[in-house]
Amino acid sequence: MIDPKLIRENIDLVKESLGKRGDAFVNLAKLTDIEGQRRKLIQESERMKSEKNALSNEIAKLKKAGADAAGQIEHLRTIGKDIEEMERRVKAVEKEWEDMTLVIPNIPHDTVPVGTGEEDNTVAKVWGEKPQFDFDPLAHWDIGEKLDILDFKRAAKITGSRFTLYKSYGALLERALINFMLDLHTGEHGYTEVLPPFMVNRETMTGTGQLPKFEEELFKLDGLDYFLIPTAEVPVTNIYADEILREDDLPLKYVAYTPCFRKEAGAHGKDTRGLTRQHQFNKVELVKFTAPETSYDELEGLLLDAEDVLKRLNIHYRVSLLCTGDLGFSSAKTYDIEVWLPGQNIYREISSCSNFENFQARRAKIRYRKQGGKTDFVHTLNGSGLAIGRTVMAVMENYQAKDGGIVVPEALRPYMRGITKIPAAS
RNA sequence: GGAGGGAUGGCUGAGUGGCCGAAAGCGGCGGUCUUGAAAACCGUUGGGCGUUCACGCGCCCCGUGGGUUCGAAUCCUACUCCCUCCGCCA
Repeated sequence: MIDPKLIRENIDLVKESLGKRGDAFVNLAKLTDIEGQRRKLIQESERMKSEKNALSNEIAKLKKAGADAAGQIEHLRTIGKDIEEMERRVKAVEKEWEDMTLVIPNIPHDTVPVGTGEEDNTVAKVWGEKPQFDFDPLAHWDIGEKLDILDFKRAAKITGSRFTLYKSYGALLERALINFMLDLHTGEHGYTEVLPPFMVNRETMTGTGQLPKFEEELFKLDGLDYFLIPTAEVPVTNIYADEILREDDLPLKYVAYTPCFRKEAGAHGKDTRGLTRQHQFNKVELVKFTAPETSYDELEGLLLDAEDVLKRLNIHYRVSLLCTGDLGFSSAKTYDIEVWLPGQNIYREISSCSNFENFQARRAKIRYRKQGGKTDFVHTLNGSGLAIGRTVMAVMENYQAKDGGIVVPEALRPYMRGITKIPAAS
């Protein structure tokens, strides 16, 4: 949620930022109007309550003194009725206000390039080089089926489209990457590992911004108001919902492995082959809670921590800075890490690292106590570190050998029983 | 699934209808003392919202939502969560 003060005091900034996102918010006038109404009604109702409290105290005193208070009691009775009516109006307006503010996206940071879509993103850095092959590199789905380590057909039989059955070295590679990343981030980057619930309630989903606007993207349990998480960001960021943290404890850094579940409702017919876009995929996620002053430095650090995974695997990638038009709903600034996939001849997003500033903290009520005792909202950040399925693709396509096998990146060997190569099909 | 008990401020824990936003202790912060620290003593110490240039003033919050009452942390009710015992179970 953006700061309500902005709506009141700087509606032009809100208008401008929404414009930059290409997300024209037609009813800003109405929102300003509701905000005015809301405050007017609150003031009026508080005035009435104040009167009620004074009268109530008076009655208490009279009663204590053994005096008669029938007149005051009668008066209070009528005030009470008026207050009830006023409360109804306050609640109605506050509901309306909340419904509107919860669907307003975050304000982009000043350093975010203005643009309308993917094509306006800028390349922030490039690491490594495209590998050269003396044969035509295959896409991972071909490699996977040839080696019988990825089985898309049977997964479709078991469940449906956009699921994968990993087999043998495929399953081992997936598991190795999870462990490799968790060990790297906990052991060398200072993150604390958590293993959160994979389904969460509606409030939690609202806290990080998935709800109320994106319910059609989520798998919901039948008969329960629980949802399967689309990313570990949701349960992990909400660890401190409704809490006040100590300034000395910041920044707090967590890493979590979870599966992620997404409907991919708007992606019919897109990326239908291979591991690219699945209803269920694994991810190791990094989450930080920071003081507002340091959050942009922490974003750069988070990005480096995520990049480090690919560096150690020695896989070429570039980092793009998303423009205003491509920025996610809750984010103020996002870097995407795009990994090189020689089998498909494309760069593909493998991590998304964002600073949400206090947008999520405000929704989830995550605060910290500053020097001097005042409380303020923390800044929340997160980034994939990395998406496992897409890393599997990257390893398979970048490390494929002429004979059809896959060389195991050195960093991964300790996690794969020491083997140096996934052997070619016999 | 059955039976019972509970939910109060950072923590422990009083409070069963009328200055209770809430005793007390611990913790935290400030001070006295001390070369410094500890101890002791004194003081201070919840959050949110509205209003105000500010001091301040007002409203709301005792798990959550309803209800009773002139008045609710206290009574009723539904829900949620936690604990104990029994059953079942990876």
